[in-house]
Amino acid sequence: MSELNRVIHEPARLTIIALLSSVKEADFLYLLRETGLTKGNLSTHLIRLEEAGYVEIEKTFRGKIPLTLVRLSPEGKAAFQSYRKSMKDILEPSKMRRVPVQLPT
Amino acid sequence: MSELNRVIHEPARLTIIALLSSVKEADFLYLLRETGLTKGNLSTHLIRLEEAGYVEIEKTFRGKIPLTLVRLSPEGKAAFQSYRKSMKDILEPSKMRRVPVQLPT
DNA sequence: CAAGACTGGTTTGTATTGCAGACTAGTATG
DNA sequence: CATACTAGTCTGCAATACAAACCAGTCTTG
Repeated sequence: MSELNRVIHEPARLTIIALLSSVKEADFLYLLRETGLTKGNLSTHLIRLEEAGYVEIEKTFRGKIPLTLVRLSPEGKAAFQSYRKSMKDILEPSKMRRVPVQLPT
Repeated sequence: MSELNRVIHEPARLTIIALLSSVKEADFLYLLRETGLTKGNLSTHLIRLEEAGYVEIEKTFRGKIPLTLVRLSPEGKAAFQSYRKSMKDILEPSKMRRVPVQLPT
């Protein structure tokens, strides 16, 4: 029925993607604080997004401490744009379409 | 974290509510065809929406055949407005907020 | 009048998944 | 040495969504 991308639609991931879309890249802790998710959850959602090809995850080090960087991939950007369009279409107060009820004959 | 109303956020129900918001009332079969849901599913979602106080369900008869009419309640309209606002805020391409990464000292 | 289709459901069973919290592991700090 | 931080993985629970089966009454038609 609706063409809403479920991977993106989930509020946690939607929040992550929206955050990433406004920033070149973000680290794990930044996302953790901004989203309010638990670590486990954030980690899982990032993996789902990575599996979907929507984010790129780069595991680096700050000195010897791990630093995980996340950024939206081109596909992720495209999917987000597409999602936004679908959502806009749905939320758009559409003009009275037609009369839904067939009254008794 | 996100203030998205889960009752409304679910795509099936979002579709139903969006349909209802553009029409004074709709019957069961109209919603069935427009949403593409199965009967059981539509029925269940309508019950959830009714329990949430977002729709009013009126069971009448067309002659001797049952006719179920559904319309958005005032609370439903308000909740939908509020949902739309939240969603707009999230989808709004926000300006570069801040630099998320703290670089090594 | 019997068979099938239509209206409008309810019930059941399955499969997914979101989520919190526990646990891991290496590094750093007091 | 004990604690805390980064970044996870794993486990287990609870909530859904969904399809499909079933139900009950009505109407249609051969």
